[in-house]
Amino acid sequence: MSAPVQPPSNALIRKLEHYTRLSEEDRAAALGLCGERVQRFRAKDDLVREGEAPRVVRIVLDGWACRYKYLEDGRRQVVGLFLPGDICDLNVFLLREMDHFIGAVTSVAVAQVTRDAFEALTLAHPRLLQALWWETLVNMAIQREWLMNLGSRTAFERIAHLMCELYLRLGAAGRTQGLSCEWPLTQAMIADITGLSTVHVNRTFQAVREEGLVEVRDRVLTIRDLDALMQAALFSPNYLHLGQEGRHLDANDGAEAALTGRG
Amino acid sequence: MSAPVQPPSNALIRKLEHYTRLSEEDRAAALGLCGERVQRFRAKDDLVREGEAPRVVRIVLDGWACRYKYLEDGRRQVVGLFLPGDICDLNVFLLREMDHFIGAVTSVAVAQVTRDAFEALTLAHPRLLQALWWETLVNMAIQREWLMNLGSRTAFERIAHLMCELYLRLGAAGRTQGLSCEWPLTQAMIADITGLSTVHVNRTFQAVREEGLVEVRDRVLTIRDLDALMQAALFSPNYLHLGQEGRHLDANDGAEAALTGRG
DNA sequence: CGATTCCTTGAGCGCATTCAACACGAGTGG
DNA sequence: CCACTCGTGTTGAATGCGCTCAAGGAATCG
Repeated sequence: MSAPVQPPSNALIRKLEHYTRLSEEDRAAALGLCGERVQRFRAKDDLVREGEAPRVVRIVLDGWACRYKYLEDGRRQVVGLFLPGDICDLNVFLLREMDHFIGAVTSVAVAQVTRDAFEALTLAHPRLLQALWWETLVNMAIQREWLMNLGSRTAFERIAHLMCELYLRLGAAGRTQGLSCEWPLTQAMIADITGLSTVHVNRTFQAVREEGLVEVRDRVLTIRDLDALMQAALFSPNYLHLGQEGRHLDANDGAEAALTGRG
Repeated sequence: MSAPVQPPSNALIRKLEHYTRLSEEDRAAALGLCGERVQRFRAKDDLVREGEAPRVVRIVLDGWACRYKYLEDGRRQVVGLFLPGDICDLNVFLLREMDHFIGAVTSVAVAQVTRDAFEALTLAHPRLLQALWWETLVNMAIQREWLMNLGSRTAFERIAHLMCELYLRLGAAGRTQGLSCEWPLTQAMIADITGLSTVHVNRTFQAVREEGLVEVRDRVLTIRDLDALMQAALFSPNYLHLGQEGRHLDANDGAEAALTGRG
């Protein structure tokens, strides 16, 4: 666990390659996007505030961020989580003002891509653009699954489901080790994500641990029994669409494309 | 209320023009999209089923549809509503299989646009494509607001909020009359949308009526006091982004573009 | 070492659920 | 025509999941 912080094998690219195999040029272009105006934020700082005019597309390079909103009377709800490799809204700049906040959960590094840079790069790399579209569709699917969580799952299931989802999403970005992943979420944060009170999150989280499904130590989550956890959460990974769904569009650096049988 | 079914002043175009003013050619292109392979479904039929391969982009021309999912044990959750003029996922065909159902709430007419037709038309009409992007971003914002609903609002607020949202969305599509709009949702449906039981929806719905906020007769909702309803719902319309946010990109058929003061 | 943040526990209450029954209208078939 | 079903809306009663309020403990940090 005390491994040096490796220059983190670009999370965006690792994730996009769960959709299709990118060519060298596509990878280079993606890396280019991730190199644009990199900025760091400390935990709890806001990257973007409600009412601001969106000017750039942001890509999370490292650390966790979240979308959140307030009700007038102060109730707070987290409506999305950004993990390394996640993109904060392709094309946001079409909107005049943000309707929510984006805040740093941990300390965070983000690339901020201007509209022009974004359009130039994607125009030159249609396959990359398509992979980014896929990312957007998956994000929408994740939002829908969160609606399932809040609307239909019990407290226990919600928390278990969140663990499954984040573990798999981090895995897709190359940020897991065996059955362990970072777990920087405070219980208050989990409460805002799951729509529960902190007290109830505390008790329910304990229940999940006492069922022997997971362990948490030093901000690291370790899943003891992934199948059991997924079952308890009524978790089905299909909505993450991680199965190389754009294989037939692979860059054919080699000759593999012809072998896929798709297309 | 027994007005003839007027050829319904294309809802998609009316809605998109809340983003930017389209040129005649853009409008023609949009109409072209809406004319592609029109198909009708009866209430409760599925347009798309989970597990299917998405092949076309669907545009709702008339009637209501919904996205929904099941949990393994049968709990059902509606995760989105499609009103006239709404688009069922730009670019879905990038995904290998659907992770949810799309069902007809009322009888519905949809245009089914193939990938090629879609790409050809938008390639030729970049401003239209941009408007469709805006539509997508607004849909994502609506999903987020639904998360607010389920996570943070009380039953009363959820139902009131749903009324506000649908009234304004229908208004943007040109489907309201004064403070009235169609209201085809059964209470069981509202339960699946709001994550409540049908029994509780019934009682809460009554409470909303008894507060004098709304009336429902013959599947028509009439809002008695919009301000009060919005206040009771903690409703803020900003997330619908209906304020001509792309004005500076208007088609300059005439000379208005120069007058907007934006850009 | 004090301050702050985070986690934990207890007790009581309440919003929403479940179960069960009934009313009503539309549609169907005998 | 009536009997029947089915979908929808309505109501009552009992239970419970999750909330609020309150306080104390543990960990982290300047």
